[in-house]
Amino acid sequence: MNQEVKQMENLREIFQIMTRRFGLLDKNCCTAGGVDISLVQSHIIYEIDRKHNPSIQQVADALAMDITTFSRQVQSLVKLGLVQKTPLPEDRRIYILSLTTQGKYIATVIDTQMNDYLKEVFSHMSEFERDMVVNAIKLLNESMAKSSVCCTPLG
Amino acid sequence: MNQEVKQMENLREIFQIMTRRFGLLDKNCCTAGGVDISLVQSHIIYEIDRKHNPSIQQVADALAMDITTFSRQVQSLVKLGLVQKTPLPEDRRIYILSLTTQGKYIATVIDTQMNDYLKEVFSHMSEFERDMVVNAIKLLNESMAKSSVCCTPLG
DNA sequence: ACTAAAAACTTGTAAAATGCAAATAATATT
DNA sequence: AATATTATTTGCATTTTACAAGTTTTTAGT
Repeated sequence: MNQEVKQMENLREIFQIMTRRFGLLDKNCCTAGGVDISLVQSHIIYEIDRKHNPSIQQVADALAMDITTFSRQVQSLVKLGLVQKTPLPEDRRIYILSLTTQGKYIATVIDTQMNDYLKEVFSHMSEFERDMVVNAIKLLNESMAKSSVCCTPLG
Repeated sequence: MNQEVKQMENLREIFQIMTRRFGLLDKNCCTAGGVDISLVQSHIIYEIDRKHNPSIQQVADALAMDITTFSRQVQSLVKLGLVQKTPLPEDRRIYILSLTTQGKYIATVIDTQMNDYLKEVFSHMSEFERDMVVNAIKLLNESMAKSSVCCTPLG
């Protein structure tokens, strides 16, 4: 049994451990500027920030969330003053989502914090290893984008 | 601005995309042998399978779940006939968790399915790239284990 | 133009998941 | 023997979730 086969056997294991650890990282992420939001809400804010004037439907698709659950989450974020809903003049069925000033602030704080966490994790590697890992993750993302079993909604 | 700096800026982005995509993969995972379990329950089963006679506390810690929530999830899995709780003779406060025959069967089915998904994702890469990605993930796991900001409970 | 179908979003409702506080039971410490 | 600690459970209130059914607006069919 060669090394490559051995690695393939453990595929799920290493990915399970990795994703769970990132889940833990993520959990720490969600108190910023006196506001306490949930993990899901932080993902929503991240996605609204990343996309250009997305509709409710578009963000729900990107996060693979049930549209009704998402609708209510957006309502909560609007109540918290972090997100705005603007009706689209050309098609009045559609609402465009955007971050308020406070929402942008929170997004920035969380983003900085997550990057700091990641930098700390990467600080245990050499320059060479760091580059390899970053390239590997990018490669993985590209492969998942090509994959039929998952992930199509994400850009 | 050199390439390395540019990559560091996008650190959170590439990890966010990656973990979300694996989340999607994971979501597909949970119907096996006529039984329908939740994502959380599949993680619990995975962890019980992986550890050697773990206690309730140990698995809850490994998954970073609230112990009371976990206690109830275990009760559900026992009711579903997938998990067994055995009192430990040496210390009768402690219950040891194990999978029933059906639980093991489900664990195997999900494991196979996840590995198939992963193989499909990896099929879009060259042999060389595959090895690089696997090594990178292993490296990342080691770095996260060393990190102070997350992940300590996991082996 | 008129009607039917579809698309985007919301609300009703019921079930499941969550987590804090408090309880129970067993073991460890003093 | 009394007290503290550990492992687990239960009470309870809140949050999250998702199916079904609703409203409103746009698109398609004839």
